[in-house]
Amino acid sequence: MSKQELEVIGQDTACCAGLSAAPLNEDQAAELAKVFKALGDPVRLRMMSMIASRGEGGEVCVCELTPAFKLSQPTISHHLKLLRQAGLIDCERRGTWVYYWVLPGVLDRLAAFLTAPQTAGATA
Amino acid sequence: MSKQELEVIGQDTACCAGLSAAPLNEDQAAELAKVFKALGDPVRLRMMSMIASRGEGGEVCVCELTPAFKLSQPTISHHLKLLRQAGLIDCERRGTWVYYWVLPGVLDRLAAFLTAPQTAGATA
DNA sequence: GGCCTGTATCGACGTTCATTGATGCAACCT
DNA sequence: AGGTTGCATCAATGAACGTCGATACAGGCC
Repeated sequence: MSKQELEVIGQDTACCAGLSAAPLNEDQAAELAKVFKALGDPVRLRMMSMIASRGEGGEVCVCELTPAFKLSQPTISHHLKLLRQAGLIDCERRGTWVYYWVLPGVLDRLAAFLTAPQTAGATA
Repeated sequence: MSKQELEVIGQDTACCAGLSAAPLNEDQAAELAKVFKALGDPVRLRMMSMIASRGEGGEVCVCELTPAFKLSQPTISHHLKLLRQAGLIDCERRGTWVYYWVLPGVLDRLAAFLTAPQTAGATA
């Protein structure tokens, strides 16, 4: 229940220097675009927000997410799957319920990617 | 040639506290999602990268952008329009050529939105 | 076992999006 | 003025996406 995620906003090997550091090549752009595309939907953005506002280590049960939207349960499940495939969240089933959380550091790395003109520095 | 942009990642009134601060409401999510959706395409992401890597105040001529992609000229123009409508870039015609640049601060505000659990602070 | 609840997957449908060729408009050149 | 180049807009087409009902799967409970 938690494979097939991207490793774009990669832990250490942070994919690339940053949006403003140097022009992205096609592969980098394609991988990164998947992440932004996942965030490019109002429903998914609210989901992320609901999950992320639980803080580090925080979780949200699907049963809390579902009633927050005027959408069918399969649609909710679909959006959660996309966020997971984008490498933004992960989940675990515990008994009857499934809990989702934000993968640690992802948002910070994404933010760093957007900011980062810190090209000059300890690269050596 | 430079109206109809969003004001989502708004200058001062920064739209909202941040993704992780509190769950977004529908309107906030809808506005923000447009920005992420604009970045959610490999072509547009590379465009942004090419423009942003020119640095603050830097510009890129469309005539430089176009040959960098294996796409028709109308398609390039279309993507640039979307980025502009998302409030990420702006442009100006100077003589024969049109130059695009990243709107100052947008990327930083977007990054801050993604990071920001710094809810407490000088809001007054 | 059988039933009920919570969640994921499947298939279908309508809408949105990326892409293109054709065309229009603006600025330069002679 | 007429021709040429750079870029935007338009209209059409095929692919991708969001949504749903139906269904399948997993776990708890009786």
